[in-house]
Amino acid sequence: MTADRIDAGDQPGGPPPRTRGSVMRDVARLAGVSHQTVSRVLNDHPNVRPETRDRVLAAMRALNYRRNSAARTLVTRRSRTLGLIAYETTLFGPASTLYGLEQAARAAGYFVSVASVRTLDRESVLDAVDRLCEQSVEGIVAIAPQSSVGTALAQVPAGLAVVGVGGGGEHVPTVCIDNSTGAAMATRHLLGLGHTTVQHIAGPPDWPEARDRTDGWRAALHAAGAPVPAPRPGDWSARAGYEHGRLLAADPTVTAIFCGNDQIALGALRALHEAGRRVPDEVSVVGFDDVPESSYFLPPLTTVRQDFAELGRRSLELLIEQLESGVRTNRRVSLTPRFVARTSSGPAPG
Amino acid sequence: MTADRIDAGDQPGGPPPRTRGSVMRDVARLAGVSHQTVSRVLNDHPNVRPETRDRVLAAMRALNYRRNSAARTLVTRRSRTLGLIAYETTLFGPASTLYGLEQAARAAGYFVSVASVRTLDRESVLDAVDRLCEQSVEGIVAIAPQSSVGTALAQVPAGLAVVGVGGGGEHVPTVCIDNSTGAAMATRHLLGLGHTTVQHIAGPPDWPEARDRTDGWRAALHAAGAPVPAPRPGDWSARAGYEHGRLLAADPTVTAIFCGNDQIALGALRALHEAGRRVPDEVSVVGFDDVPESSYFLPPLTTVRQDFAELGRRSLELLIEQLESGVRTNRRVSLTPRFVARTSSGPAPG
DNA sequence: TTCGTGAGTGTTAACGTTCTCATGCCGGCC
DNA sequence: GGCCGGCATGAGAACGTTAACACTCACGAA
Repeated sequence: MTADRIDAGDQPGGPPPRTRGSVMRDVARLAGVSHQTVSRVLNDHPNVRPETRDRVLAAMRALNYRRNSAARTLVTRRSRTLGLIAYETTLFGPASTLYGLEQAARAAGYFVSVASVRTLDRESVLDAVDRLCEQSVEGIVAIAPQSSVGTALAQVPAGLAVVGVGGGGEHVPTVCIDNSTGAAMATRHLLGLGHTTVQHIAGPPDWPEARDRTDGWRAALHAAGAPVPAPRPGDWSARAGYEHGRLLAADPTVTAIFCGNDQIALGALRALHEAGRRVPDEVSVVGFDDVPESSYFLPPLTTVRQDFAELGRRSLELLIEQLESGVRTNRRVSLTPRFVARTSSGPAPG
Repeated sequence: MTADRIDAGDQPGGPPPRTRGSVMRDVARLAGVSHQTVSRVLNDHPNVRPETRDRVLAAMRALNYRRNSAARTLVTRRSRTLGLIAYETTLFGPASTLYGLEQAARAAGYFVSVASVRTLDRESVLDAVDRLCEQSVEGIVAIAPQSSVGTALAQVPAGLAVVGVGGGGEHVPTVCIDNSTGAAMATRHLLGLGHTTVQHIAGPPDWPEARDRTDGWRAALHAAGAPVPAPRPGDWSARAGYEHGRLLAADPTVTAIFCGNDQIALGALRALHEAGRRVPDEVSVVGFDDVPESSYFLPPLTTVRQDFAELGRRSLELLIEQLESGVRTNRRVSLTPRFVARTSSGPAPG
């Protein structure tokens, strides 16, 4: 009598036909071994006779067996899942980081579960953390680079690894681009072309990335003894670049503009164009990010390239490091960006 | 004697301190009830005395209890997790869809696990499906709009809901933008402005979305009795738009170009600019997607807007519908896009 | 021979939930 | 007064896996 498991799904019209796949015991029975041996084969334990292993593998194929990760997680207390707190993932940078991270995680044998947040206030971040905890993730990566997030993350349950990408905070290990250096590169490039100073249309001041870029710009001006105009903060959008760009275009002394990102630069380019100020002959513009389109802007944009894929990879590295050592480090990995000269910047006029 | 559970993590230097959170039994003990009652409170069963419920809730708070979803999944056979097969998520469209989907999933009480694929060949799609199955997801959404994917998806294990977003295939329920209609709108707009015909720089022919747009463009030309030039396929990049744009710019009879997406349009704009052909005075250009930057192109781009967030929401809807009915439908939801007129298109010259 | 050893395998007990059933209690009805 | 039915709760068995341990051989050393 082998009718102990009637696979449902045959009685027509029954509400949920939900088929039950085969489990270890089925495989074991078919292969004529114990379920434990099946488990051993599955986990590459050494002490299994090759012949037995083959029989088991054949049975697994025959039954189209897949291991149940819930049971596995339950007993091993390892979910092999990473949580990702994502913010503004429609932007190129975060989207690329997410992609890089997922690729790296897959390579390391981890799954990735995403929790998007609409805003970065403490509450919604903690809520996202909560949702991820409920899934018993082993670690959390936060692509949510705002100062407030750092402190929120600092209090995730102990025993859970955390990494911030981008800005991060003092209390959490972080991987980021060296925004300050990147901004300094851009600024020095412009100063080197003979511009007496460089204007700056900045990103939102509550993003550490924006702040670091502003700092780098200021430091470079300072080091060169150039005057430091007030930075012009906005959001990361082309719209902000356009608005500020209009004001700057109206000022004939302005000859160089460093923008917080490429979208802002796009807006600035349009404003300059509308005002009849030629780029780069009259005004030079430099962006930040090197989005794929930036080499097709009018004119092609000089910018600072971030390697987002690498960012994803490194943050995973940091996470796994914590996972394996069991210690929450406070390490801060910084990636140096690369300056990319195109045609939107040129010698100072006159 | 209550030393039956020594929480590890105190002996200094021990390799993995991995703290064990509290479980139902702990809560039960503290509240002076059975674990079953705790479960009832957790799942909002009606038959619990309010007083008892409060005691349990207090205990949960005191112990900072969170339910273990692995155990829950194991016994209920419901993971409350959706798998997402993502392709090219650094592009604006897919990234936005992903975001919309995650938001919708969260609202419906589902988690989202992502599997990116680098290429869309059958093997890597099936591999992604496999990884998701291993996590026992309840359904799979594929933002992977290429013909080949449809057939690959058709053979995911029965009892698993599947939805394709974008192109999809015959064998899988699909949510997509009505690309054909959108393209026709754009084409009719240009014809209405007096252009005798409309050139088309298309997306990759193996993307159904690209094909549908090309079809819509062709149909509109046909309906108007306009000549139908050969479409010019490329990838989705600004580079492709630029290359084709250069060729088109050299042809003085060309006065209107419909581009497969906004990036292509950006490249085309640059090519026209370099060739000294003014937009829209001499040549009109229309894109597709309405990426946030497109209103800051030079000139601001006339385009067709897709509501990606809605796309995400609807695909979730379709998935849940299958999940609850237990039947794999073959429904095809089509969202009508919106035409957005800006300044890159104008009356035909002469 | 006798025992230890180690490779190959099986048995049993977790893991933390939810589900099914059993129990005690209270009020109302015949 | 005994019986029934609903409420509030508890006891125990799943779920499918891995970990810990026990067992059986075959083989070689004492």
